[in-house]
Amino acid sequence: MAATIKDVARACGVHVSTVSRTFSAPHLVNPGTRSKVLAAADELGYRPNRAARALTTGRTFNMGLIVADIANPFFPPIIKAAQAQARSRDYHVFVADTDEDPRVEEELIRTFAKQVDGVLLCSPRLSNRMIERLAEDVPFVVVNRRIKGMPAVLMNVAQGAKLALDHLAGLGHRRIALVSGPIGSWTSNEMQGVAAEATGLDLVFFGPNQPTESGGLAVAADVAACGASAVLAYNDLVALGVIEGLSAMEIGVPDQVSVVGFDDILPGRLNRPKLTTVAMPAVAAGRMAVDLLLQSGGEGATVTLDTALIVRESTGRAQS
Amino acid sequence: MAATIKDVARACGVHVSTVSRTFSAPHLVNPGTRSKVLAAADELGYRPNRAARALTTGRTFNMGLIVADIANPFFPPIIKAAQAQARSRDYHVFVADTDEDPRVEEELIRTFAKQVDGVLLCSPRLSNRMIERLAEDVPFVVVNRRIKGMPAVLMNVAQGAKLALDHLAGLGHRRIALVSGPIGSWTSNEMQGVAAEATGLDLVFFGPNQPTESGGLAVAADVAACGASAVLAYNDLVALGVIEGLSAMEIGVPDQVSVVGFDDILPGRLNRPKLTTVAMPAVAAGRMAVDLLLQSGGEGATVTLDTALIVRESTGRAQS
DNA sequence: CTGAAAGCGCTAACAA
DNA sequence: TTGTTAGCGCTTTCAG
Repeated sequence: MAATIKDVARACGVHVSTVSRTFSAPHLVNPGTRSKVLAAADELGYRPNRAARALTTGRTFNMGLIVADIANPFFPPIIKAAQAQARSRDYHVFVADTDEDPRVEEELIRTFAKQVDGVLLCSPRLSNRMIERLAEDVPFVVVNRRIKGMPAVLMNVAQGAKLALDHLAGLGHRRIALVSGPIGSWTSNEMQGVAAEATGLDLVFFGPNQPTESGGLAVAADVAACGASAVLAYNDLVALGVIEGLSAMEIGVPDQVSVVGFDDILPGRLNRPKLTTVAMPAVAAGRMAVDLLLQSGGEGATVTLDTALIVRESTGRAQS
Repeated sequence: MAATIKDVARACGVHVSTVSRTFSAPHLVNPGTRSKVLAAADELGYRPNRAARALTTGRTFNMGLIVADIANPFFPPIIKAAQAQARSRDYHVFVADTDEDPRVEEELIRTFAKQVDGVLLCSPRLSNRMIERLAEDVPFVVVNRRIKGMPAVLMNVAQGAKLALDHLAGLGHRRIALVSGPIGSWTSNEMQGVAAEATGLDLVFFGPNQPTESGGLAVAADVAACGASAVLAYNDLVALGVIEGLSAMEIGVPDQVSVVGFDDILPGRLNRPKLTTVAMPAVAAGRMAVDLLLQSGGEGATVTLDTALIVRESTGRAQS
């Protein structure tokens, strides 16, 4: 059905190795033969079979990208950026979704192992130990997790949290609710670290929570009860949930309570009031992860990307 | 580095073909040897190299899934459903994003061609003719497009539009604005077909529009001016844009104007008022596409899936 | 510059 | 039930 290297060789009366060279080391073949081969290849619609090639070269020119949940709006921008960057390097990226299931994640990594040159692990759910073990089979770059000796791209959540807190403080807020995410989440930990160092502010913690709208909805009452005039949420979905809960109680945002999210996902931009949030450097992260994978001789280079505060409509001056 | 079939064979003193059989046709090998082989394989962390296997069998147990834009919330549910269904059939799905670029789409298909057993094409941007040509290299199932002789899963947009129109009519609306999408879009055409047949309603068309929030925002003024008491939008994003534009003009939804979207994406569910919308059978579509690909002897079975109206808060009785 | 031969990891007849 | 042999599509020495 599809033309192979043999067909091309036969079609223009040369040996297969000449055809092979025409594609993998063109400078080693006579310009005349080269164009003859190219013509025949074009005619037959021949394209080298990358998988077969990989069998001998060991390089597939593919990379895998594994995310916990494609439906989470946080990931697509990372994926797109990674794909674009990979494409510019003549690589392709295959994306797979683990459905938040560590076992699926492991299975997927093992499947990828032989068909890609490396995999980008975004916010993995597997244990560090497991990841280290699997790293023997295929090179990794981890996004949003720090694993000793493994290349990683991190987003500077701590700095973002600080930005948000400063913004709120500048608006006159003193008592601020910190609505965290799932237990053990790296992002949550980072946020709490910053909070611990915040001085002059009266921080009250709520968590762990589901990292979803319902998670936010569920704590809204407690948040309101604690008397905070502002809340910093684990992510935009949670922030949106909090806002929804608050307005169900007739508490206006930002008039009575200010809310800041994290991530800068689409629903936050469409919400009314438009969500003030800490934007994650998703595009840079995707791009960086690809670069790291491609350049890494396996060293554990760690890149930390800064975040940015986007002030929209969900924050305002504290009532005096 | 990674163990091969040879290593396993050597480790337990059998021939490679015995190891091979242990994995691809276990019933053909003596239970004793089998467990010996399995033990050795486990010990060495051996896993068959699917790519190499494919070279001889012609089956990769992988399938490709190509979408125009992963960041469009419409696609992720389809992707997830396809992945889940594929997994249950011992298949893996590799997703790729074309960035709405037909050339990238073609490139991706060609890359996939040799490494997968088939590809799921979701809302392709390539011409029918091109798709037919590429179909010689790899089996396709097309989602949301009808191409003669090619297996397809279609969503019954016409029926959904009818549901929406009936709902609106039942609420007493007579003059309804139809805000369509991009020119030449299959969905838009379907909607217009239904509209043409609607009797007793006064339909006024607006389009073409960008299938985004800003597209909706841009027509909101015209919609308001035409005096319609309800609008049926191309998709949820457009509907959200219309709502935003309307409220900027102090026109309340649903008090003064009712709005219905299409797709049932997350931002619509989070919006206030929560969007009434026609839900697309995304999960069923993803599942179906996989089934079609796996069972198709290449016949052009076409499956049409029904849509469902989800009434939420953006529609209400017409003012009398 | 080009051909011949070996081999990547695996499976598939065919014998034994 | 197991080993032998050949070969999938391609690259890579090594000669010529």
